[in-house]
Amino acid sequence: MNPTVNPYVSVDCVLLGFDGEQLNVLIVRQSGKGGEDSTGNYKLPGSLIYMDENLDEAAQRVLNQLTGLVHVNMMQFKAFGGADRLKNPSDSVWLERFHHLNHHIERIVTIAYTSLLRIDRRMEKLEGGYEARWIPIGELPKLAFDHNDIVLEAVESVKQKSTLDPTLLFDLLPRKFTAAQLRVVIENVQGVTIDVKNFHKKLATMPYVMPLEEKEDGVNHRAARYYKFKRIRKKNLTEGKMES
Amino acid sequence: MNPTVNPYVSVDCVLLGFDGEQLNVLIVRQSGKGGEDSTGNYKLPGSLIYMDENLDEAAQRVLNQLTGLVHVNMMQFKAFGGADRLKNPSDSVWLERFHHLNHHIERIVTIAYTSLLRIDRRMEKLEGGYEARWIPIGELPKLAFDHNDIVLEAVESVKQKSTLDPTLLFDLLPRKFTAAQLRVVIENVQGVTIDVKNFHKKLATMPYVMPLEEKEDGVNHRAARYYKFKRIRKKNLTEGKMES
DNA sequence: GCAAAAGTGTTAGAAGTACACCCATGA
DNA sequence: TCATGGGTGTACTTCTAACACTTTTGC
Repeated sequence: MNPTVNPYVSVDCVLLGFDGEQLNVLIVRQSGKGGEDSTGNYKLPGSLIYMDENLDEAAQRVLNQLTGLVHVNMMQFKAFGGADRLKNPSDSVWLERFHHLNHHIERIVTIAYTSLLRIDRRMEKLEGGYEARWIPIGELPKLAFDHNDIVLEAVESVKQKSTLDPTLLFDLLPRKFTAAQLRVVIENVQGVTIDVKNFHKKLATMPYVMPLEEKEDGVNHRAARYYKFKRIRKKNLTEGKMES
Repeated sequence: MNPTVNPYVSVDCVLLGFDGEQLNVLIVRQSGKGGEDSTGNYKLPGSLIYMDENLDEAAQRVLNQLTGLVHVNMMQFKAFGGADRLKNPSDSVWLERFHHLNHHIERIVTIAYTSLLRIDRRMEKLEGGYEARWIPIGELPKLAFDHNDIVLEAVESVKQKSTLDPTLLFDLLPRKFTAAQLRVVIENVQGVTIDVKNFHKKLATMPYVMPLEEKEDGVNHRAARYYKFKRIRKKNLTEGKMES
């Protein structure tokens, strides 16, 4: 048994990625789980925390081991602590084996994080050992533990956070992006449809978006202008006018 | 030692109450802590969780033991899991004694909840054993653990949640309230000032606020009309119009 | 009558909504 | 030249902000 593991608390990460069309979630295989078939036994990336490790550090560690990324904005959004989270016995057996624990795990409280990423070449060559896959949020299989619930709440949380601070969504896009890409991201996350003309007007008033001279290349229609995100101080991003 | 206690995970409750002027927090004495003086040794109400208890249940239990209230809207807002949360040795010693644990506690992850209450007669006769007090958020003493941080984040969380769903704030008010009371609550929580006339206009458009015929009584100025909150389905409360 | 808080009208500007049409590009 | 998506103009409605004066009540 790893002496530094805290066997009561874990972190789980809901990595949400945008592929140009829809939101995807990164899931990993429960490696070495018995009775596996080709579609089953997936879970969210996560880990028990170490005894001397902050929660945020543990989440960064999980993400880094999986993707190699560092300094990603991981947002804690909820703790899941139902007493019956491990009600499926194969889940607790798997945990005990995976972490080389020599006592029975009755219960784990997990702290769930979410992070927004763009799915690009780097994301494709994920650390091999984890059998990680991006899956559209609408097509998730049954995951281990209560991980399906966790994904649903993560998406809801991102939806809410991004209405308060729309700049969060820029993490889902490449450094240069078109107006249409940004619009589709917002439509997806917020679950709305947006008038194209009005969106361009709005774009022009966003202080944190800068138009570039550069345009798309090699498309068989009129080339779209690129924009870039300009990070500004955290004040007044929400444009949270009050009821008056 | 109580065999049902989980010695790694706790819940802490930030009970926010409105007294007509400002937001107050409920804090309790760390009973039996050595070296106490009359101003010190306060903390947030909280408890280690029981092994077979959901997090939400634990939070309700803490609130119920303290105030006698049931069915209160407790909102989980963040887990605090810094590895050094118990860096003050007297805090961990107190915990071990209070819970009659016979081993050393190195570290606890706490799940923090917040709840909005009105401060009325029932609140005044709190369960005596806890030495509980309401303190204006601006005048909090140094609390045990990282509880001062937790209070700050609770207030911020309520501020954000209430911009998305203003109906949360009605828990801070009596069943019948005046326009001025509601306005002051919003001004306090959101940290804004609101034009009185414009507020009345807005009030008239809120589908979840109903004017009553009843008016204040026995005040030495013009009597204010009472309003009541009308709970409606959860859809569209935020009036979350999208960027268009 | 006077102190103290409640309540009301109007206007100008900004922001959001709803439409239908023209533009640039590669095939 | 045509199919494909990119980009625009204009009128209308709604929301927001900024103002100062009148009303009711107990003392």
